[in-house]
Formats: sequence, C-alpha cells, structure tokens
Amino acid sequence: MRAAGSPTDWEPDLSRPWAGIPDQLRAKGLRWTPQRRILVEVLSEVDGHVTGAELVDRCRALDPDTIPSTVYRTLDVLEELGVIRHSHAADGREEFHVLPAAEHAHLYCRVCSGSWELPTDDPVVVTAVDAARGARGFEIDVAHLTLSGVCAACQTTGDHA
Amino acid sequence: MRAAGSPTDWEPDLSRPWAGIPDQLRAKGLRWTPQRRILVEVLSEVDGHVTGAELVDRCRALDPDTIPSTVYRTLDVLEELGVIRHSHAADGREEFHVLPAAEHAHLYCRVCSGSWELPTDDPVVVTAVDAARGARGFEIDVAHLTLSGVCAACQTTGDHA
DNA sequence: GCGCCTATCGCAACAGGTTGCATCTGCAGC
DNA sequence: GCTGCAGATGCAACCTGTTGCGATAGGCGC
Repeated sequence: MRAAGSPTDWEPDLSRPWAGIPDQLRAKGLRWTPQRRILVEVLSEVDGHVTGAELVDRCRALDPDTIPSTVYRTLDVLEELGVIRHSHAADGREEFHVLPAAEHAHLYCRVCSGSWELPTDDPVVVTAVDAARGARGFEIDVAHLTLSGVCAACQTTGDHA
Repeated sequence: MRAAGSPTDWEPDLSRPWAGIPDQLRAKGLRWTPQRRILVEVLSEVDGHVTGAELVDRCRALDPDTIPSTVYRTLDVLEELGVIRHSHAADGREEFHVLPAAEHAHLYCRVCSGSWELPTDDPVVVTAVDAARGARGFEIDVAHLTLSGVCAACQTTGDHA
C-alpha cells in the first residue's frame, strides 16, 4: 500500500488521507506500530460506519493475534487525531465513522429498526443545532447524534405500540 | 385501578402510581413475583434517572440474592407497561427514567461531563421535534434523546480541543 | 384445596467494551 | 549501531448487559 519512491504516482492527501497518519502520530510523540497499521488499513476500506466489534473482527482477519483492547485504544488515539469519530447507535453500541466522509447525524426507527443518515445541512439538524446554540449557547456534536423514534412509514401502518 | 378492601388507608393512584402494577401485570397474563416487587419498590424511590447497574445494586441491598438478568428482564416488562422508559447516556450506558415524572431529553457536555435535563417544551426540543415531523414525518422519541456536545461555559473557557 | 400451564427465575455462558499492570518496542539521541 | 525512555502491547480481570435452558412457582380453573 505504498506508492513510494517516484513522486509521480504519489496521490495527494485528499484521496489518501491515511498516508499522513504515521507522521501525524510521530509529531505528537506517539508511535507507528504494526497493530496501528493494520487498524488503519481496515479503516481505510470502511465506507460509512462500523461497530467496534466489526473492526476487531476485520483486524483479526488480517492478523489473528489482534487484541480488542489494543484496537479500542488505537481508535481513541485516531479519534483524537480527528481521523474518525465515534457515536452510539440506538442500542447504545459504539459506532465509528470514518472521516473525511461528511459528518452526519442518525435517525433510527425503533419499530422497523430502519436507520437513515441526516447530513449536517438537513433542516432537522440545522434547526436543532441553531436552537441549542441560540437558547443555551450549547454546541451540539452532530456526528454523535442519534435521534430515535418512529418513522413516517411505521406510523401509518400503525405497527407501533 | 380499583379502590378495593378498606378504602380508608388506600391512597389514591396519583400518589401511588405503583400500587396498580400487580393488577396491570395480571391483566396481561403476566405475574407478580417477589423479585418484581423488590424492583418496583426500588423504582418507586427513584427520582430522576438511574443506570441499570445502580438498580441492580439497590435491589441487592434489599435482597442479596438478586440476579441481574432478572432485573433487566423485569425492566423490559415495566417499560412495556409504560411505567418506565430507558435511554442511553452519552457513554452508551443504559439509563432508566421513572414515570410519571415529566418526559425530558438530555444535554451532555463532553468537556465538563455536565448533564442537563431538557423538558419537552424546551425550545430546543420543540424545534427539533417539529422539524423532524415536518420534514420527514418522523416522530422523535424525546425521552430517549441525548444531545452531546460542548456547553456554553466550556466554550468560553476554551478548554475543549 | 389441587393440579396444570406457562411465565418467570437462577444460572452459566457469552458479547462488547474498559482498565490495571508488567513487559516490550519504536524511535530519538548519541 | 546501541541505548534508554516513554508510549504501546498483551493479558487477565472486570463491568454492563443479553441469551438459552432447565427448574420453579404464580395463579387460574376446577
């Protein structure tokens, strides 16, 4: 996974946001280890969100000796680097989002278990964020937001209690 | 929902919303057991919210033989009865709310770990709920809502990353 | 008061995630 | 290339919560 040597086939950071991670770590006095390389490799192929458990599984596929605590600790580090974000699904389980994919909130229907992404510029998100800022000066962390409830379809079918 | 036996020392439902639970259970073909009685006793003394683990602890104080799975299963049943609601704190842990305390959402500051209740008629909640309903026909479950982010105080101190 | 049906219980194992600690190793400095 | 220090790892134990299953016991009908 390295274009190396000749600068010509070296893609800009935009399409390879992962390439700079080793240096970003070292710049903070942190280290680039085989275990971290594997996790970053896995993350670079993720599209959308993954649960922590799934990441552990995928890492284990590349390296059977993968230890969960190492994965979770590395995820913390990568979040501090701003490379990923975590949030909690409606059932409370951790979910990780890979950047620079657009930040978004989630809508979760407790009846059909459906889940939708809500871009930051969605009216629902915008109004909520504005209202919290205006009324209380509170800055909502959109990427961490999961709204659960009942979707339009499930309301009309009347399946909900 | 019955005044029963000796009406004199029988408090009205309003102050004893728990008194009707045995009958509500039986009406659904469910049972009133010692373990459930203990949990309901604990819940009746709760004010605001409690985590699952805390409920297990408090039950164990009344009955050292309390088993966690029994408590969690009973909590599910009580939620179906509409007596309590659960939500997830910012860290994903379960939190139970006792009714008929007013429904409310939560605001959680990830910097100072502060937490505030947001009544259903708070402008932030109202606008968000209205926006979701208007734009998507989605009915947000307010009691399950936790907004995390950074509070006004922490923004001014600039303690956040 | 008795018996039966089935809801509930207790228990053990599991799942996702976290933490403390002894050991190891990246990597900066020489 | 070698050394040393602090950051990371591996491991084991723990926490919160869930699930499957055989045993137990509410409570309804008689």
